[in-house]
Amino acid sequence: MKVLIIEDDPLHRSYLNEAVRAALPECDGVLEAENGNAGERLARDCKSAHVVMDLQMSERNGIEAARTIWKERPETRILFWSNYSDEAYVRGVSRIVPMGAVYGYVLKSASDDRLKLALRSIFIESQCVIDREVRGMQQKSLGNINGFTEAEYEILVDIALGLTDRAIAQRRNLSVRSVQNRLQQLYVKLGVYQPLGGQSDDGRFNLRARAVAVALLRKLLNHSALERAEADLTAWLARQPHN
Amino acid sequence: MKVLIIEDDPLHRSYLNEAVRAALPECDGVLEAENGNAGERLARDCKSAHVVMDLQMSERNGIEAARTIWKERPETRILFWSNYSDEAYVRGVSRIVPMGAVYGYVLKSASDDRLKLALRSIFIESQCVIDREVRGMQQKSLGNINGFTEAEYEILVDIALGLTDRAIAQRRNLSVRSVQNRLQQLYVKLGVYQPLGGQSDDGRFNLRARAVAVALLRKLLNHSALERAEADLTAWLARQPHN
DNA sequence: CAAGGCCTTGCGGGATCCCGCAGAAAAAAT
DNA sequence: ATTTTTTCTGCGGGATCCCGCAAGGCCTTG
Repeated sequence: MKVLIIEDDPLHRSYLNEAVRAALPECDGVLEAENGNAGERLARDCKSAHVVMDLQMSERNGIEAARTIWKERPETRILFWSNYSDEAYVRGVSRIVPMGAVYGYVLKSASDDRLKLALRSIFIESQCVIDREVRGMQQKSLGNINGFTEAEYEILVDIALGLTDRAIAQRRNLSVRSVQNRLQQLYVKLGVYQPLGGQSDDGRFNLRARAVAVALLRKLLNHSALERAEADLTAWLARQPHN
Repeated sequence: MKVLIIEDDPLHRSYLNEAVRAALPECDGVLEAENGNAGERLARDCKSAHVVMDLQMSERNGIEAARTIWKERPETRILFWSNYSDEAYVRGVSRIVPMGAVYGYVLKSASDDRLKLALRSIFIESQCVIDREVRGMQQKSLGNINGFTEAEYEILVDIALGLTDRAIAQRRNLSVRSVQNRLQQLYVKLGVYQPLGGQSDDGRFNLRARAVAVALLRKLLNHSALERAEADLTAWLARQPHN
């Protein structure tokens, strides 16, 4: 059994390395990569490795890397070890985890023991381990209460990218009006909507722009999510007959 | 001489501690704080300490903390030790550094020696040390070439917060039309403007929203800058007679 | 002093956004 | 199978945004 560590911070990398050796004495090899690209390559070469990785790396972010790794070998076990439990990250991860895959998500703020326990649980016991804080985020994100539909999230991303209603409609195969409906929904859920009567600070906010702002502040969106979305967008634009 | 370390990651904190002790043997005390608030408090107590701190901490971000520290004691020497050289950070820092203050900005990716050298330069030699990468960003940011005026940056923040033209005009004491002029300027500089004739992807983008998107992607804006701006905004709103 | 820049402001109009209203279509519940 | 609920869609209008045009103010340069 080999373990592949993908993490761009050298301090954290060596810490992880130590933790892995301590927690998994039966492991016979620890590989290290300092960004997503190198990680993917190593994962391809060493076809049986388990992976523990950071999200948020400069070159190629963790979610991207995890996606391609899982695409090539869905049974790979991955432990995500991240600083944050941003909803954007949590959502990004749960979106790409394959059916029945074993994975984990623990925060860097977790104790030494928790990390080691997670390593054993995932790689030996084949059991998923998700930090309670992350789990909470997941529930909030997927549950109906205060949670965002896939449709809502999608349109949020679209306006964050600066697309116009028409463009969104085109991209998502909807009528313009439907797009606007979803937008209204989104505004309500983000608490941005002005319920007509109560004109406290009237006309101060541009709803569309404000929605993006609060989404960012709430970490419903973050830089890497935006980057990913932007990449998708340009791909779609290229595929589009630009009249 | 004492040194105060403000850094939320325990690994990095202890690494810093070691580096400080090694680089500054004449220092007779190292204090640690794990977020901006605690850091400010300690800085207040220990009135002669030098500071080395991270930007981007969860509780209270580094720039905020640095600002209040410098406000209370402008001659404090601060070394910023950060993962990133986002334009937003660089700009945020250079905006708050007091006249003639000694400070530094080195990236976490820098070598051991560079860090120690920076520590000595700043705290012993009273000499500013700014990583070349950061320096480059600074030049780009402040120089006219591809750089943003204070006015432009200000309005960028305002639309990122979701304010309407009218609200911005009100806040900045301008006519609505002037706001729109500045916006146009901004659009040009961000490469978002559609020069009328060339209608390649016409009407696909909402300029206002798109401007925010590219600013985020370029890291001209980031989460902590937004948070700061949002705080300022709510303060202003509270002070406003909301008709 | 005049000439040329740069910033500000008003006007006006076309494009876009925001959204209530109400019917059609689809999905879910009974 | 029928009712109920949700979602999609068009219409219409008011508010906002985007921006060309042009007039006035301030500041530099010759």
